[in-house]
Amino acid sequence: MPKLIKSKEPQTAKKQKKFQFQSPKGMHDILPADQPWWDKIRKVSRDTAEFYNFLRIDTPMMEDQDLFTIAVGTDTDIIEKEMFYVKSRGKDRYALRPECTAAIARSYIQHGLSHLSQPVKLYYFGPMFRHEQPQAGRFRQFYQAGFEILGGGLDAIYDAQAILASYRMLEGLKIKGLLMQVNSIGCRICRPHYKKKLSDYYKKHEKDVCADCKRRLKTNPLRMLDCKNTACLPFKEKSPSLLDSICVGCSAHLKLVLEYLDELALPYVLNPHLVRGLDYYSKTVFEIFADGNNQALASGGRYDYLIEMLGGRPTSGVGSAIGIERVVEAMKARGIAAPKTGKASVFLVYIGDLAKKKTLALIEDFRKAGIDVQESFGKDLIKRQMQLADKAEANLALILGQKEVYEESAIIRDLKSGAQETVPLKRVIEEVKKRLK
RNA sequence: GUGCCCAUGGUGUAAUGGUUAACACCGGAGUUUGUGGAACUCCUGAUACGAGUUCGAUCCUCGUUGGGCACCCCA
Repeated sequence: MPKLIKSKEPQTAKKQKKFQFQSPKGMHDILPADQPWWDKIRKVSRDTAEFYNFLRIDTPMMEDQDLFTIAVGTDTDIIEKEMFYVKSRGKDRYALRPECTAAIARSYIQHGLSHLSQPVKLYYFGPMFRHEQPQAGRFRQFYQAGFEILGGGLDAIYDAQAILASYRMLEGLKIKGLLMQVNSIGCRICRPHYKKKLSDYYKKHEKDVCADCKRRLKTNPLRMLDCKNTACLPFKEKSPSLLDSICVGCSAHLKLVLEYLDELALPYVLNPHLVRGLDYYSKTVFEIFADGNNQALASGGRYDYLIEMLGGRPTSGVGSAIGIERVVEAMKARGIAAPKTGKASVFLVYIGDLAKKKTLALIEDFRKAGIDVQESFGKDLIKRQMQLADKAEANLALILGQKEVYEESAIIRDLKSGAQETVPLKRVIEEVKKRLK
């Protein structure tokens, strides 16, 4: 009767198939094994921010969806196909943040940060969400660190500082071979002129360019500059140059940014084909790559119209964002080991219930003394405890047995040398401290 | 959104249209209950989910979910 065996009723608890939850597509757990890298990155980003006087800001994971639509632009991929809209009770129209600059601009307006001394320099570190097809270096939930400089007028030195902060952060993570590309995409006066010039030029060659570029010609002509299709290359090369087409103001600004970068000795290449996908950018845009990676580890640019677009007074701003997962990948690919905690510690070993009880309390004494301790309650065998002490790479084992409890003493064993000594319990803290030195 | 590849214990790999799905690492227990690193013994634990074809599916087909890569685009 094989058919009966296949019935839905569970034969035994063991045979019953169970539904398994999986993390959402493109969203990953950061497991303990990976945390050292993340800790390192968080630390370096915080140190960099503090040194350059960026103040920490955290904004909500979600915002009014219109905030992003207005800031990022309705015709961008991010808005057209990558936003996570949040379904909730009531009439809220929230979206998970696909990037953080818009939220920071919102916060700047909402909290009147323009009343602080300008410019306001802010940094953030947190998850962003985009509904994309996951692939190398791209996820649906991904972390960004960012440095933003708002207010203080249109000064090219802020462009340089925003770039500097990301660059130094990546350097601080020991990622060698950083390559920076810089460009200017003009302002709202000169960019439309250039766009028109570019479209007019490409319209003449519309039949010869690739299918993507045919589409781009209508939706986003600037992107054609970034096309990698070989069929388009000849046209790309002869296309009107963006740098020749921007106005004197933008051109002077770019020149100044480059001068500051030279002064800082930051290596860069001018890439007249570099364009960005978000509507709010103007003038300076940049991307930082690591040797061998074809995806930007960091990128950003100036956004002089963003705050105005969101209903604030016209205020200039410039910022950069670093893709943390990509940085982790780059570090691993380069064999940059996450630092071991390497803290000297003592492993408490007990024998018998009385000693177990005593050990529990002893941990608190070590805590007060600021000494790291480890234990393995639940493994009563001394041998197992010693094995774990060894595996945990503890420096010392503190062994407490029935005999020691009665004598009010403890054995301190040096796990490297194997030497051990019995000391009075009331002096155990200082003895351990001495040996951990 | 499109295309290609993939899914076997926690991890990395085997195997098969037909009884108990194998190995290594990891994990757990232990080798005469007071001492770690080695060795040995034993143990837990898997065919992602759902449907179809079939006498019979982990294997073949389809769908779902997830993973990988590329395009689009982007950090």
